[in-house]
Amino acid sequence: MAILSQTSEYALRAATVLAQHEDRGPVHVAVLADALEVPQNYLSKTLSQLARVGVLDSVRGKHGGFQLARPRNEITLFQVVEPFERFESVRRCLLGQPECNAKAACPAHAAWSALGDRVVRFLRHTTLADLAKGHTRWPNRAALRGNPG
Amino acid sequence: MAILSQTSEYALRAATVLAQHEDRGPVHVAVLADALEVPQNYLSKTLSQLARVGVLDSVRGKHGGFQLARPRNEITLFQVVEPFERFESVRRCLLGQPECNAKAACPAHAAWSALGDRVVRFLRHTTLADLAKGHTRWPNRAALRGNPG
DNA sequence: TCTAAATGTCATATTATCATGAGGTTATAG
DNA sequence: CTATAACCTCATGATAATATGACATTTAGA
Repeated sequence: MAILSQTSEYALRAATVLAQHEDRGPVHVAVLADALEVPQNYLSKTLSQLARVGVLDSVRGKHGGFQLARPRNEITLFQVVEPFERFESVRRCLLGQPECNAKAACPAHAAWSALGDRVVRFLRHTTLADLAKGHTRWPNRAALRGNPG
Repeated sequence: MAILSQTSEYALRAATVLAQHEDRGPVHVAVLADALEVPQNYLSKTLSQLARVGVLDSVRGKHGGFQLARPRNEITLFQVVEPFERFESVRRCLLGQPECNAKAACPAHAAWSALGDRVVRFLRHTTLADLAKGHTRWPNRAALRGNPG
């Protein structure tokens, strides 16, 4: 019961770091992967997908990397996570009833769909700015600064 | 983003039907699988697991099947779903922070852990009786009655 | 006791997710 | 122009969830 996939969490972590580096130029995938302790090639593929949908900019060549494509207060967690999740399935009836809505509700409908809605609403209403402003004890900041090792 | 696994949903659907048949003897897996439109062999394995942990009784031989091991108002959804979920991971930090709790919280901690708690609380506080009492349009009741075809 | 009907168990197939590795493509720096 | 450092793409492997099929085991009833 993880709610979000591993890949989505990687994307969120990376996006949070990029939000903290806003307007300071692109950050190398290698640095991000090291700081977040995430496999580099996998993160590369993940962030490329986010670039393709317009959440990130990718800069190729020397001094390249990834950066936010828009101001951090205009990027919601939902947008970061959307390419890696199938949000239709959150609306699936808990009891598998083919049609389950306010009119033809299974006994769990009201409670269960409220839970799904809460999750989606959180993701839609929270921006990277909200996450970046807080002070995390994570990621590994030494790695971000280019610590040897 | 499915919150619960497919297997858990099968278990919940089957348990709900058994709760509606409380004290009317065991129900064949074949009948359940037909009524719920779930693969029979897979459901068989799933229900056997629930029997092993004491949620269901399995009755072998002719006129066998599965039935609730306890009154339906004493079986929570959590108990039905627990064997198929890893509830530890619901407590995982959204941003992957190794330690994330009230003392050392990531910026998403309060909101995210509240969402996980709500899901768990719903599963712990809702019993099969709650689901059985409501009137679902599901499962296929013709199949439950032994309809030909 | 024999047979049929049911669960129990095991092996295997399928699919999606997660991850790794090699080599191609692009762009900067000198 | 060349070399280097970065992202990009593709191929492949590992793992877990989902699903199927064959056969063994158990039991009721004739």
